[in-house]
Amino acid sequence: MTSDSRPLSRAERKKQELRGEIINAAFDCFADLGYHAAGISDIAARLGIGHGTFYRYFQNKRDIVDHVIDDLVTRIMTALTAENAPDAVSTLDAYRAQTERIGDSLARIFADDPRVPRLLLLEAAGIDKAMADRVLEFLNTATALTAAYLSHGVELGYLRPDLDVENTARAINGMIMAGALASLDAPTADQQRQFSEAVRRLMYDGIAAHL
Amino acid sequence: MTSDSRPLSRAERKKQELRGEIINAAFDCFADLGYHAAGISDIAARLGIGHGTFYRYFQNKRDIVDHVIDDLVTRIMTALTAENAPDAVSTLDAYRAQTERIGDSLARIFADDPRVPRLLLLEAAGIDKAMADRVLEFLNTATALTAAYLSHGVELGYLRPDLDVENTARAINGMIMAGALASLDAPTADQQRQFSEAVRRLMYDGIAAHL
Amino acid sequence: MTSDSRPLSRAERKKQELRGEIINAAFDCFADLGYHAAGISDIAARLGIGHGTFYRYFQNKRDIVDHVIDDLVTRIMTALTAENAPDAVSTLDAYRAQTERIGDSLARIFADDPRVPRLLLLEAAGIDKAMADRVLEFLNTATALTAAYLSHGVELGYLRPDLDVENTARAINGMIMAGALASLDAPTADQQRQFSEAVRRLMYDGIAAHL
Amino acid sequence: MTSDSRPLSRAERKKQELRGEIINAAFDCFADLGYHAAGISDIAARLGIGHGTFYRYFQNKRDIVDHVIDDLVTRIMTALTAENAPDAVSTLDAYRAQTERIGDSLARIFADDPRVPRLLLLEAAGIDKAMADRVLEFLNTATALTAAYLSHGVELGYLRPDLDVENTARAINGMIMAGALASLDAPTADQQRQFSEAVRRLMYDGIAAHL
DNA sequence: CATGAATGAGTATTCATTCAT
DNA sequence: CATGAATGAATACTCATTCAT
Repeated sequence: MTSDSRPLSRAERKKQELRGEIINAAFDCFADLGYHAAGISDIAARLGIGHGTFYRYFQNKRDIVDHVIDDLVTRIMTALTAENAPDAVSTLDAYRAQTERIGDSLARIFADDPRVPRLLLLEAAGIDKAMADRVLEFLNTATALTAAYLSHGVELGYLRPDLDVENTARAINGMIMAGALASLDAPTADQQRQFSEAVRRLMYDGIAAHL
Repeated sequence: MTSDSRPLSRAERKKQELRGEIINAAFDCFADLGYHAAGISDIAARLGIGHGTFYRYFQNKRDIVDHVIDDLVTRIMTALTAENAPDAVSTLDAYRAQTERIGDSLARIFADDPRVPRLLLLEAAGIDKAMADRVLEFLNTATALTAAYLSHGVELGYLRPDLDVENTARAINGMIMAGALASLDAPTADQQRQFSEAVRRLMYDGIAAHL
Repeated sequence: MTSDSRPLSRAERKKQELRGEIINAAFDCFADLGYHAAGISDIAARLGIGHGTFYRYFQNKRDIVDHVIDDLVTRIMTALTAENAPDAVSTLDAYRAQTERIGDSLARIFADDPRVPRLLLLEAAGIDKAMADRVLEFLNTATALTAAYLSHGVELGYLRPDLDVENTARAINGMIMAGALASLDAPTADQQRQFSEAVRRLMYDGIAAHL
Repeated sequence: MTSDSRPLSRAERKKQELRGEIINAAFDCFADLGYHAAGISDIAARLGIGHGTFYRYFQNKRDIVDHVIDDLVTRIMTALTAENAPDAVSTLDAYRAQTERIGDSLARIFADDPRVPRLLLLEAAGIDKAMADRVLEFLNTATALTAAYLSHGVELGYLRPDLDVENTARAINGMIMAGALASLDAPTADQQRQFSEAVRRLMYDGIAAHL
């Protein structure tokens, strides 16, 4: 099975490796300088390769930023879904624990490298109409995922039966975005956790007093 | 009364008028084409003026986008504060009504011209490091404002005494952002209202079932 | 006689006055900033007039610089000729005294306002092919004048009969130029006089020892 | 020996070659059109290269003119010093012969390519304050060199002991400048030689009659 | 396959000049 | 007649992309 992909070994592996390194270098450059200010030569220089080489791995500047964003989106979507399928829980407490795990997971990503939210939420949309659409689409996808969690909860009865699933999901995602943006100024894991907790309190207890 | 400001009349008034028109045209261009894709000539062409004229009113391309953003920020901050001072209410119901008014106000702005949230939330941050900072700063200011509302509520006892005011404010603003972004895809006033309602339900009732 | 030029009086006099002031202001600007760096608005601003007014007095930027240079050339040619006609002297001593007077006269001009030699010798030729020609023409005129002095001396026998009048005149003018340029670095009247003296010693005694 | 500098060979040599050609083309353009009238595209067009290529070799327009002037200055200073060290002679006759050689050398440069003195003496100073300073500095350097020759002569006793070395050197250089400028109108080698001779007669015999 | 020299499309900006007020 | 708002020609410079070596 895997044997027929082996012949590419030596060379092909090197190639894939460099390709990955270019994506990482591009990520660094775009995050540090901004997409428009970063040049192909900056990316190449960071790797010590000729900038002509870049074009052996990617069509053009616009091409690579797509791959960079792909990377980020994948990283985040993985955190959101990994071992936390929407239908994995069946009680409110379990759900709350699940959301906490997801929150922590995201917090770790954002705190680990604030350039991730910076690129995704600040830089990306300014690149292009197309990229702005991609960002919105990503948010919609994330919303759909959140909505799936909520739907499951409504179906199983541990969430309000009259919950406006779609809009609530959107609102929850907005809070996550706010957390991500907050991590740009104060990327403390602690601060992240507190924000996460505040969101959960909001979701489960509301803001009103006695009730 | 107004007579002493009249001397500037004729010419000066025309000048201010054109200045405003340039800001509007620039807003249109940046929203339609994106900051980087929009040229000074696009702005000038839209007004039927020579592009040299532009430079009589603004230092350079970077200069005007600041004014455009100023406009948007002012428009939004006005909506957030006008006749809705943080200390204007003293009961939960009144507060809820107040948040509803504010939400409607924002919804109107976003629905009226979806280019406002598009430029502010998608385009602006990608222009520049400096502009990205301005956007974050704007969000922080908005958060501080929301926090003031919440603080007032905690002090008067109609909001949870253990409310994490700062982070909750941030979370609420995140939801507003999500609403603004949603208005890009579906700028229906109706949809806005529903989202707004979902947020309020979330804030006051939480998402859990029985409770 | 003069009565028929009077009607223009009031207005016309004012006009000529302003015209002169514009020339002076232009001289200042061109000397301070250089012809290319100086703008019409700089000239107008220096006089506190609108820059549109400039065009009521001069065709264009190129036009006025001609007038400015005219001024300088006239000032210098006047010094070179005033009460010092080529045929005014008839002995070597008298000639030497004459050259000394002329030298002093020039030294005074250059020391008074180093911007005169700067504009004429450094700035002017770089403006234009046409202006470069004018500068060369001016030098040629000055050379012709000097040659006239020398011719007179040869004819009257107090200068070498085999003097290469033309080339010697050119050489002498070169020394004057050198003096003018030197005045840019050290515009001391004293230094000017010493240079002047060195030139005269060279002209009359040569540089060799015994002789 | 030269083998270890060879590695740069192929490509590097081509590069240096093109660099030199650009300098020459720039020299042509600046001399023909004047610095301000000449565009980068003129330089590139003259070589049949893309104007972007220019910027691979020089920072900007101002950068290259410095190199062009460097070239000229070097060419002239070389002629002034090559095999003609100030202390190479010890008698008046030998000195006179030396000055003749130097004069011839310069005459050849100026007659060969009148664009050299044109650019250096007419065009350059009008470019910039900085370039005007460079020109003056160049003249000062040349003066210092001439002064060294004269000092040597005074010390060895074949030049007047009371010679004002500094100012005489300046005066002599002024005559050279005049010769250079004269070559613009009549770049005949013959005319140059005559001028040169007139200067030497002036320096050694003065202008006065019998004496 | 890596390289980097060559390229030129694209654009912000300046400033002399005009002309309506 | 003075003014300065409007104008647009003119140009230096950048950088993504190509392709010969």
